Amino acid sequence: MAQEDVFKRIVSHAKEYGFVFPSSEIYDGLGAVYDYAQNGVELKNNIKRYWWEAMTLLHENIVGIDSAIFMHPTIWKASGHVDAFNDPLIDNRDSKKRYRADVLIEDEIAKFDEKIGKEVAKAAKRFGEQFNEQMFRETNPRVLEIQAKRDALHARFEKALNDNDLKELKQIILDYEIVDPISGTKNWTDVRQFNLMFKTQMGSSADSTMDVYLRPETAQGIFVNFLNVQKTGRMRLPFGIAQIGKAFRNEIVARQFIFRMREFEQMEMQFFVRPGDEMQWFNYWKQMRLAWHKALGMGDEKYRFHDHEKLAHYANAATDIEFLMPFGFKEVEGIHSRTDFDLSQHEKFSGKKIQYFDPELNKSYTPYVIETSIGVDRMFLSVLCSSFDEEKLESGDSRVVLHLPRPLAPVKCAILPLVKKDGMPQKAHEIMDVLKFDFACHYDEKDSVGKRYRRHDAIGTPFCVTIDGQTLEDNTVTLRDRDTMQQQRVDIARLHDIINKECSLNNLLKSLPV
RNA sequence: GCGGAAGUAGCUCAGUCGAUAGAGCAUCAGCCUUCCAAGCUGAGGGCCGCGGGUUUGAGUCCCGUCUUCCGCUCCA
Repeated sequence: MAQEDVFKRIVSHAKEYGFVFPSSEIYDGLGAVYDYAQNGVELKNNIKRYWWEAMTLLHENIVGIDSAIFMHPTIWKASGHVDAFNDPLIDNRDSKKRYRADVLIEDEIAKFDEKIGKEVAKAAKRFGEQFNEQMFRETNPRVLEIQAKRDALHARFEKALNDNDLKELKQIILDYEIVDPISGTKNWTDVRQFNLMFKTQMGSSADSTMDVYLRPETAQGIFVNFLNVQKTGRMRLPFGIAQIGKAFRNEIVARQFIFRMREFEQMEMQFFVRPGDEMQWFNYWKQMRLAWHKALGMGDEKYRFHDHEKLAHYANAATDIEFLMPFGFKEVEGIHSRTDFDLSQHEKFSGKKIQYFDPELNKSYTPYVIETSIGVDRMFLSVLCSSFDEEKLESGDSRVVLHLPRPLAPVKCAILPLVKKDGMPQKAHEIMDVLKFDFACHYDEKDSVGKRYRRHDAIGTPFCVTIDGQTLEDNTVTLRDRDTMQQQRVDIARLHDIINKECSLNNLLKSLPV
């Protein structure tokens, strides 16, 4: 309960201090879509850079690409998304349960088969050894009658499915008086198609359009470019392809702020390995990815692995890295051993041979794939949640502070003249003009300095530099630390090194294992 | 989709029996201020979610509708 309140405050803090805005707010908003604001976009970019550089700079066998959101529609048939993401669903108003309409009807067809089966079984018992099942099925009037009904239903069902006629599916359910297995009632809603993929048309003239989808994951853009990258980059197994990009899903229910959005961003890396080596690499990437998260220093106890017991059709091993959000441990990243499913599927659907010639083994094969897939927005949310703190101070005061990992902070250093006169603003700008090439700096001269400190605490700025009268005499400033609120007098010349030591992304990257 | 709650200033909210829309914070201008917010003066900011109805008169009552939030449902 209290945790939910905290989450609410985090959400409103995100809006109030320019991290995340609800989309289209002046038009009453658009469900489950959010915009990143002036501070949010910096934090998000820093997260992406941390990931990108950890992948492409630290691993000489990983390269990046940026594939288009539009892709050939057959790709989604090959990947299985067209089938898996298009279900006709119906709700029962009494049990409040949701069913796949096609499954309900298939069950009904199965009941006819059962009835026939019973008749056959009864007859078999009666006739004993002389029983000719095929003849019985073809001649017995009762069986023929049931069979006719069954076939009629089946034909009608097939036609409705082929025509994608949702009204007809509903009508079948009504006509055959199919009841909810739980409530036993026929109080059904209309059948609705839940297209989890967004569809649009490509081509501007009406007679030459083609249905295309907004990609529901970025991974397929990597798979279909596997050969291109491997050949032009002269890549040898094992190697990886990394990509950051938007993906789109029509979630049935989108809740919990930016945790589940219809438009979201993924950072995915597909690592291609020899068949048989996949478990070794699966475990390697599990450890590597966890280390990447933990290096941010948000607390080792906030992470856990969640191994999948039910595996997707393409996977032979899968785990999630979960992070402790205010609403529980939630998936932030998935690590999957996808076998050769994707490349084989694309080979099948495209008709192009997608194999790798291994010079050491002197033979060709379809590589296996280990995937690491992290949601940028979820990562953003985990950073925001774990950083948010409402501190009680000794003075009895309180302050809201974001203890962001320093290299990720939107602003690294605030430049504050103690008062806006006596040449202090000018001196402050001089300091800023030096630092701004290396760090995101923010100048502020409005209100008392204490108030400005609080404003920067609220957006997670690690350092505040205050210029006072003494600065003009001896070139020293007050450097104030976000977390400890401690101040020290330092020479202007030292500022760069101090800030760099704490805030540089390079130092963070250097702490990672490879 | 079902159930619940809520929509009034950028934010948090008040608004009595139906009678000229308010407060605090925030913003802006100025003054004062030499190191941890909330000093002084002034200003800007509102289709009271939207549509209809009742009424001389509606933020307030009635009906409808939309949106958001919470729970359930769904979710490689």
